[in-house]
Amino acid sequence: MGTTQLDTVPEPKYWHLKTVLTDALDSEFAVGEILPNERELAARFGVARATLRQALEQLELEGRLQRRRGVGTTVAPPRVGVAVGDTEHSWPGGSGPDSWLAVDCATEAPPVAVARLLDLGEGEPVHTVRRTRCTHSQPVAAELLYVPQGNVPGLAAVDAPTGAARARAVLRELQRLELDGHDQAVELGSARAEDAKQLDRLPGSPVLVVTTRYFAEGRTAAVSVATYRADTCRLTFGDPSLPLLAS
Amino acid sequence: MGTTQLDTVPEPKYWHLKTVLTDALDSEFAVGEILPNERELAARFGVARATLRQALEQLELEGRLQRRRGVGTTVAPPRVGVAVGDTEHSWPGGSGPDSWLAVDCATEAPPVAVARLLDLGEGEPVHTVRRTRCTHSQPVAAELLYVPQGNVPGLAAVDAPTGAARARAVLRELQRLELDGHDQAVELGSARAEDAKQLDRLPGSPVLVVTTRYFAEGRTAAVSVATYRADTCRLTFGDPSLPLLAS
DNA sequence: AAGTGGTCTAGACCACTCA
DNA sequence: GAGTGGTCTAGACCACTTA
Repeated sequence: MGTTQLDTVPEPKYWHLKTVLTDALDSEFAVGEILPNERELAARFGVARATLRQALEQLELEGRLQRRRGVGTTVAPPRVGVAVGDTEHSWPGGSGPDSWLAVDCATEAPPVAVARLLDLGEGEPVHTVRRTRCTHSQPVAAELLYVPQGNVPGLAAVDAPTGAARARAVLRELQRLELDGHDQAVELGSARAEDAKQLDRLPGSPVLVVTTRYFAEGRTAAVSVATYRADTCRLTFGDPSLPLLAS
Repeated sequence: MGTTQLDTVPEPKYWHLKTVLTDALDSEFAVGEILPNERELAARFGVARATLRQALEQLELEGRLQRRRGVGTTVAPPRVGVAVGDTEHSWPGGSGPDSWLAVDCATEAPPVAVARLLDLGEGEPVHTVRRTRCTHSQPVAAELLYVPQGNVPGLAAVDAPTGAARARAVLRELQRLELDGHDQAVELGSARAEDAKQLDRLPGSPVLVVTTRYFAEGRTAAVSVATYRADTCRLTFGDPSLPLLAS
């Protein structure tokens, strides 16, 4: 009798479930379709709801599913490609089919990690501009842009001390600088409360954190910390001269 | 009486736990130190073990903790910066303090997504080279490099049909091509079984998937799909001419 | 008000590491 | 073999959306 490798490697149930569901999504479901609810699915597969949820969580992490409390679980569309490597997509002023929307502005001390990148002493206040990025009219990123006060001197005349008007004023001043180049890093994080609200997600949901340093006039002109929805986004970097990675 | 916003927003327990633990990690623990075990921690905070684990999972996702079955939970070192944007760090031949190690080579049909990027018909076999990337003698990435057979013609003479020798032969042939440029995308994924083993992680653990297209002689010369450990890595992209984002 | 996903509990057993 | 984290169960209640 051919030993058909039965239980040599006892695969976890949720892992096997994930495989089964992935295949089902590929073959039997259309984008946007609603899946049966969790209690029903768990019963159908003969597992506890917590186990089923473990499989669903992974599928959501991989961008295959979208779950919304009070609504249900739907099949997610393919991830959208979001360009982050090109200057024109982040340096203020770039405006295309998808672009940034200034939300607010404050003047306060940045996190120590940001202060270090800006070569500033801890506790020194900077202009902190909050922006939202939308693609296909869906919010994909929440950003905090930190600008040392010395880099935008012409700002005293602006009457609004905070708010979107102030944010736009800071961005306008920034554009007067000639950009030398930039630096980026991507890492995994979890959404803080404010970012989560902006992204229409629950706090703690996985995000891709893109930290960008902008250089101008021989120093670091600004630092941006942008959090992208990890479930819906694929970040693209590329030679703009070359054919685009399919989005 | 000042309404001190008591329970207007009933924060989930695991979320609050995460905050408390984060502060404790910052102030009371050193890198590498072992935390009390999960049952003990849960008892100490007066929550069920599952709830505690939800907090620990998020902290591990954020790279603050490292958990190993049979061993315990330790405080993780800061993430290492791994350069992925520069050609010399991925195009075969680049060798520095951290570099790639050829593991194996097969000739088989790639996933359909890769076939599409290579402009190949579905089912057409390509050279599939598996490599591992190490930094500070720790595995950080597992890569599959797909090379259409037509792009490395001088390969018939190699005796080894598979294995590391064959992999090195393919890479050597690739180096003869002059690279025009490349294209990259980063997204969140979960480690498949083989990658997980290579990265010394459990299957399903979160990874950053970097897809790179290499262009040479007017066409796509190769496609690389590299999965980086999301818990330990920060991927860096940058103008090589500029000061480095602290690693 | 009904139905959904999100949180939480108090247990149990398993796979793994290491002395 | 003792101790760790990983998996799994069968419940309960809550927050949210929609009708």
